Amino acid sequence: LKASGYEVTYVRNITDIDDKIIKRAAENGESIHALTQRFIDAMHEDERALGVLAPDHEPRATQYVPQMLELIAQLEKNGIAYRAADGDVNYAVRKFAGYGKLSGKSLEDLRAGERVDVADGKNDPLDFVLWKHAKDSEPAEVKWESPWGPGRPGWHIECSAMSSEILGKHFDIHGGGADLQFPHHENEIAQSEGAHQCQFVNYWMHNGFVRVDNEKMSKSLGNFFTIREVLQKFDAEVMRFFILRAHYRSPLNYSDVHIDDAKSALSRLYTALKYLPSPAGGITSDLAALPSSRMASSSTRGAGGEGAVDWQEAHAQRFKTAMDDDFNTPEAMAVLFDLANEVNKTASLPLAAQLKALAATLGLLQRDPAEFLQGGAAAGLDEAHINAQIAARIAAKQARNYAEADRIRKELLAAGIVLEDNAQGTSWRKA
RNA sequence: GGCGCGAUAGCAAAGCGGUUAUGCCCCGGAUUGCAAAUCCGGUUAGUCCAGUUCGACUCUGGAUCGCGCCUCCA
Repeated sequence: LKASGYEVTYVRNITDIDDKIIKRAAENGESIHALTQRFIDAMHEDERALGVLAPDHEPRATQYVPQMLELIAQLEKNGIAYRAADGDVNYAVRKFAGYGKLSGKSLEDLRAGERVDVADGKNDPLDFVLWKHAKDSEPAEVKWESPWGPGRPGWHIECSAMSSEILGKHFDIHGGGADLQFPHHENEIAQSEGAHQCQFVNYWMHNGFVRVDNEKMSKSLGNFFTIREVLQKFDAEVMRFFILRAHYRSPLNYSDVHIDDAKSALSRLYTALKYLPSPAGGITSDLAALPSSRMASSSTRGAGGEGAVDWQEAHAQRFKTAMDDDFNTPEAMAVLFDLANEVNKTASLPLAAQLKALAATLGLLQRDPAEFLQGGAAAGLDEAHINAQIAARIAAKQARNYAEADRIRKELLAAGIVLEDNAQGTSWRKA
C-alpha cells in the first residue's frame, strides 16, 4: 500500500483484558500489566527480527475502557443492547438487520448448529456480552466502574472501540485470522454499525493458518514451537520469503524441507544481485551494521528515495498488477524470478537494481548478496582460511596442477564451502 | 448435523474458457581444465463423476477428502 502511494495508518491492538491473562497473572503473583508487557516486548523483538513493520498505533484494551463504555451506551440508546438479569449487558443480535453478512451465516443456520447450552440471562442464545459484571473473586485490577455497575468489557467491544477511536467510524481495511471471521468480526460489525449507523470497514482480509507438517499446530500434538526457535535454525529473511511465496489467504504448511527449498530459491535471487556493485561504502553496508536492519527498513519499503522502482518497466508493471490483486505475492515472486533470469542473461545493472528495488517493497533482498550467500560462517572455517585456500587453488591451476586444485575444492566442499570460478576470479558461498 | 473455504505435476505454489506460470528436485545440452553458478531445452499437472461449450485445470451440478467456524479465546 505504501509503495502504491497510499497514506497508511496501521493499527494493531493488544487485547490485554482476558481471562487467561488474569488467571496466569494471579498464578504468577504479578500484575496483569507486568505479564502483558513481558509478552509484548517479546513480540516486538520477534517482529523486528522478521522485518515486520511496526504499527503506527498499538492500543491496549486497558487504555480504552472509557471508549468502550461510550460505545455500549450508544448501543443501549439505539435499543440494541440490554441489561440482563444476571447483571451483564448483552447485544441483541436480532435487532441488527445485517447480522451474519460477513460470514454468510443466517440466524436460523446458527440456531440449527447449536451444540452447547445457552448461558443464562440472554434473551436469545446468539446474543453476546458487551459488559461483564464483576464477580467478587476477581482482582480489582480488572474491574472498572460503569453505568451498569463494576465489571469489565466483553470480548468483542474492545476491538470496535479501539479501531473507531483511532481510525474513525468507517475505515478501509480490517484484517485478522480466518478463524476470527465468526463470531468476532461479525460481532465487531454489529457493534460498530449498530452504534454509529454507518458502514464499518470496506475490506476484510482474513489470513490462512500456519500448519506444521500438514497438521495444525497445537500443544497436544507436540508440534508447537515459536518463531524465536525457528529463527535459531533458519535465516529470518528465508522465513519471510517462505511466507510470501504463499498467498496470505491460503493455509501455510510449515516444514523444514520447505524452508530449505525457500533458501535455495532465495539464493537464486541473491545470486542475480551479484551484478550490482559491491555495497562496501554504500547504503546497505551501514544498515547491515545494525542487527535489526537485516531487512528493508520502512523507508526503503515505501516509494521514492534511493533504489526507487522504475514503475514504467515491464516487470514492475506485472509486479504491481499482481500486488494490486489482493496482494498476490506468489505471482509477484514469479515476476522477481523472471526478472532475475533477465538479469542473468543480460548482466544489466539497471535491471539488477530494479530487482532489488521491487523486492524492497516486500522487505526482501536488501542485504549484501555475499553476506547472504556466505552467511552464517561455515563450520570451523574462517574467511582468511577460505581465501588462503582459494589462493592456493589458483596457484595450482596456473601450474596446471588440476589434481591439487580439485583436492582443495573438495576439501572446502566437505566443510560446506562451494567455490565458483568466474570472469572476476574465484568466489565462494555456503553450500 | 449446519454454514463457509479449498483440492494443480516428485515437492511447494499462482494465473487463466483455447496461447511457457514460477521456484526446488530430476534429465539432456551450452559454458567450464573438471566443477559450481549461469544460459538453453526437457520429463512429471489439475481428486472423482456428470453437464455447459467448437474447446474446461479454469464455468455449473454432484460425490469424496481436507480445513475453518457454529463455545463466555479474540
